Amino acid sequence: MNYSIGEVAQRIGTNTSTLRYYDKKGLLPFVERDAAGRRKFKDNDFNFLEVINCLKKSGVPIKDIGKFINLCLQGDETLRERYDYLDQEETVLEAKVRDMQGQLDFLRFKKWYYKTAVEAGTEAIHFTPGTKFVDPSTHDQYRSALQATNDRSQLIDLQK
Amino acid sequence: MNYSIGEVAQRIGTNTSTLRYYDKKGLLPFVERDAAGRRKFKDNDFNFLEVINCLKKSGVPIKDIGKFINLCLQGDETLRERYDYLDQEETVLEAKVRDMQGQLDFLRFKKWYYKTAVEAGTEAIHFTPGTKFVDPSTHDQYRSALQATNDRSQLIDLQK
DNA sequence: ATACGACTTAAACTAGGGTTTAAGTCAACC
DNA sequence: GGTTGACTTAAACCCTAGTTTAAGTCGTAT
Repeated sequence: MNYSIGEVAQRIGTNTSTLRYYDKKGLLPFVERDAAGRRKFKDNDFNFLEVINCLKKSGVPIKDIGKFINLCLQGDETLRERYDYLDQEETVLEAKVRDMQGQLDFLRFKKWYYKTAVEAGTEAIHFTPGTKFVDPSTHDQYRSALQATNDRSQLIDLQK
Repeated sequence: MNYSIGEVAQRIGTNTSTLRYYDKKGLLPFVERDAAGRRKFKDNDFNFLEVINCLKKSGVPIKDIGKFINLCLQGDETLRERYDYLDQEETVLEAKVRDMQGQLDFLRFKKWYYKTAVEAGTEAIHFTPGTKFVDPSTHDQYRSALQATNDRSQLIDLQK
């Protein structure tokens, strides 16, 4: 039913300093205290901790997480506001995921670049003849090769 | 053929301070200088800048990006090492994308939670009767509802 | 030849997100 | 009744990734 800061820290995979820091920053206004002033977490508090964890991992600054948590404690008046905030945050996160996917695509192009170079024994296969500069058509060559196969791994993975 | 630091900054969507900072941190050892000591970027340098941008967006610390760039300048000896680095970085990024997807899933559960609460006019519909605490079965209710539909939007999006 | 904008440097400053430290309280065990 | 271990606080510290500032140089247009 009740949990000490140490138990909570262990359960959510963090440490007591971090939880106290969050509390100081206004992220844990829902946590009660015992007679000696120690934090006393309830089962329901883990719902808040889950939200904090999610927003944190989504890149929301501590300050903004605090604002959301405080909306939660203000009752049904703020339900719509909380929904709208999460809706907006969903859009932001979706954009981040798309961006990461884009970086992943680029990384895979570079893996292809180095796989083929390793196989050839030299990076020169990608240079404009007579120079030591990468040929501008290199990326397009990769795109074509990618179109032509249904097995990306074969294109970019080097055997160990 | 040659570009000033200002032109490069504009083209890649950053500013001169940041580029000088990168140079100071060893990310731009390939950039040449004119007689007056000004940075003189070549077309080929944009390939490096693309890699820097990708690794930066992937969360690689500046220091490690510098190490990779310096491998690039050491010639064909380091081809395999560069491949292996990117391969490892691909794994890391894939994990990050999966994690972000997980946060997105959670965010959508919370959107459902608030959509239904807004529609009911009160968050109490999610509480264990007689308490002001969220019922532990709430998340499972969402999962069931999600299984039962092929239109997530209908479940989590509130009309404006 | 002088004014102007774009460039140079080193160093200080900022913000975010904690971590560590110092000093102290409390309750339980031996 | 003294040691131990878990807890408390405020404040100092650390790292990353820049941004800003101050002081100065260069080259071209007027």
